[in-house]
Amino acid sequence: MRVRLEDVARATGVSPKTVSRVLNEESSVKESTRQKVLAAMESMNYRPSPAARGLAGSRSFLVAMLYDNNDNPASTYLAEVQDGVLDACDAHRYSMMACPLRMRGQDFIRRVDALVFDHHIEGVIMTPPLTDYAPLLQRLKEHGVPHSSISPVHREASIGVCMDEQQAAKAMVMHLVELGHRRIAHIVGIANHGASRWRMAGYKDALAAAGLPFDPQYVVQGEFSFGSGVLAARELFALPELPTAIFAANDDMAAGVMWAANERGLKVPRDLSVCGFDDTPLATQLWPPLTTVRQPSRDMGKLAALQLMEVLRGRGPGLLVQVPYALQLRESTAAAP
Amino acid sequence: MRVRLEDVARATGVSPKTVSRVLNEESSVKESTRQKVLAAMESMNYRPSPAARGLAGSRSFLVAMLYDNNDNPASTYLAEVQDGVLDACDAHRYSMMACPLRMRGQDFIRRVDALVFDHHIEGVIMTPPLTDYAPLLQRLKEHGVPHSSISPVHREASIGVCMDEQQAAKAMVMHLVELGHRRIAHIVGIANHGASRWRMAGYKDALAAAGLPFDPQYVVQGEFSFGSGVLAARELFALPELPTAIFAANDDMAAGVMWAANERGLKVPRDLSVCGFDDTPLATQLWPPLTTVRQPSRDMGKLAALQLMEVLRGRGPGLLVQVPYALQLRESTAAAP
DNA sequence: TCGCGAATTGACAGCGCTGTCATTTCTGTC
DNA sequence: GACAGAAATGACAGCGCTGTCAATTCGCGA
Repeated sequence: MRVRLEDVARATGVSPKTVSRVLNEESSVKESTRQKVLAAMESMNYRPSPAARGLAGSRSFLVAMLYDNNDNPASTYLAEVQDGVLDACDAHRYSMMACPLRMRGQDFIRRVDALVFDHHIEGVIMTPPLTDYAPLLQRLKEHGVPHSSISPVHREASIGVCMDEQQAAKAMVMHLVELGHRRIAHIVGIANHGASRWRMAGYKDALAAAGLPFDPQYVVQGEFSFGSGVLAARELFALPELPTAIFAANDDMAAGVMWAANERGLKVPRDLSVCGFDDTPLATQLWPPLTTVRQPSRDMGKLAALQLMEVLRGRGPGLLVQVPYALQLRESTAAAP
Repeated sequence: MRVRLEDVARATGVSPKTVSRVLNEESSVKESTRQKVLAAMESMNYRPSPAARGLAGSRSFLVAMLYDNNDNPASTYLAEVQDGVLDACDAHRYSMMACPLRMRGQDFIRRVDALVFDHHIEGVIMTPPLTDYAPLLQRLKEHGVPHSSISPVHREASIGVCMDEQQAAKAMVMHLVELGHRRIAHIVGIANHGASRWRMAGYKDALAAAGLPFDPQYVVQGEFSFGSGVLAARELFALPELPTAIFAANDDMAAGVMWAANERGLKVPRDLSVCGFDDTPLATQLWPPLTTVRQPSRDMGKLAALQLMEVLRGRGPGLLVQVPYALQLRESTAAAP
């Protein structure tokens, strides 16, 4: 009923072990044999059983995507990353298990152990803030599970993918400077997220490059949510000298700023320029559409997964690859009033 | 190194087969034996190997979540559903594989076959519009794979979960009627989606219940996207008598309506009331926040998965359960001008 | 042509569990 | 107290593949 490795072996006239070798891309198979076996596999429509492979060998052809379920970045971000990861898996005949983790408590230990012991996960792909959650990294290390990170804070010795967020943030703010803005405010994201730090650093870089002073009262703490953007903006609007532009550390907060501006009777972009970061779908659903930085989440997911598989296939140590950013200039920014 | 079923058997003084029986909740085990075995499993921290179970028996403890990758409903919807599904899986020690499918072409056949043959998937959970994609259903049937649907169009003989969208839409429009609106327009979703039909039917029901005439010029075709909402609204605004309220079939289109209103100089809700459907995060990120119908996507995912597992565990035929809707009355609707 | 290390290939056991069917241990009955 | 039939349990093979290690074949210089 099912075509087994043994059937392919018989059809080709070689031993099962040799077919297994071809299947696993081992190098010690004569090219002519390899071709014969490959042809037979193809014509017989052979599909190896992951269960048997997992049981007999050590490989499971399973990777897990770990993400934080609790204090979630925008779910559309995760969805895009996941899509990219699945893409890469598909290309290398891996399967992916999605695994939301709650960072508080010991839950994540149980979950990770389950993945490792029960499913013999070969590697994991992580999104922030898990990428820098020490207890998790520790556990993965103990289990010897390779992992690939998306936008990790600690870049040395990580494999995965990142974007030069600092440079991107700088470019975004430089854009405001070029539009003639002098009083540029920044709304910071959740404190211990790498993204918050980089974007803030880029903001400072731009000010410095433009010869503008860094004024702490123009920097307000937010927490990546729409609501925190509203609050932060209100705070800025209470200053004696209002900023003419606000760079929010992500799109959700920028949307909050636009809300608050509306509430306050400020017209965007006439009275106030607003820009964000991430280019989520929200950015083009706002009125006016939001100037922001495009982050290619899907590609990042795919690349992170590909790097992981390079490691799993023993093709190298794995790299931390960098993807380019792109400014999306839309109608929420304009010349300073 | 690893605790095996055999180890538990030895520790308990029974045969491996008996431990296996306990593991699989078979009924023919004496209660006292069962307790002993269970205790040993617990204390030895035994974890069955899915690979071995899959290879030896027919079960894989794997379900797949199928969703349409091409003509995607809002990704946040999918993310919420997926979270709910994972919740349910966790509770029953199942694992879930996420599987985006492209409906056009034969790609989906290949993917489904891969799931069935390679991974011995036990069942699938589907989201619209896959729930009613005949070739897919056909294929699943051929393979004898049980499936659970979320908001399927054809409700007879389906198992899964649904919401009374027609009733919800009617309630939403009745709300507009109660606010004094007489010229109420509707923007329809993608033609062959069940959601579009139900919401349209509810709109008609409400008009009828309120004794208002059904005027085809107030019904415009959209396609669930922000952009189509903008276009549809512009069309409505070109009518000699403008509607005083617009009920869009989803939040994205409602956001588009609000954009178009802004563009046209109409103030929401003073000049125009707008409401949507779904209660996506976008709804509270708009200005003013959007009146809409809350659809408990996460719960729906969870319930659909639970129903599937009832079937897989042989505990019944599975039901199509109905979840309640809830109107979210926010500031985008107000008394008619 | 012979010999030898390298390149290929194969035999065989067993991964950890469950299906099948046989065996043992209980029930209750007369 | 013996016996039929039901309830529990066990023996054993094998799911489809890979690891280990042994056997074979090949290429090439002497």
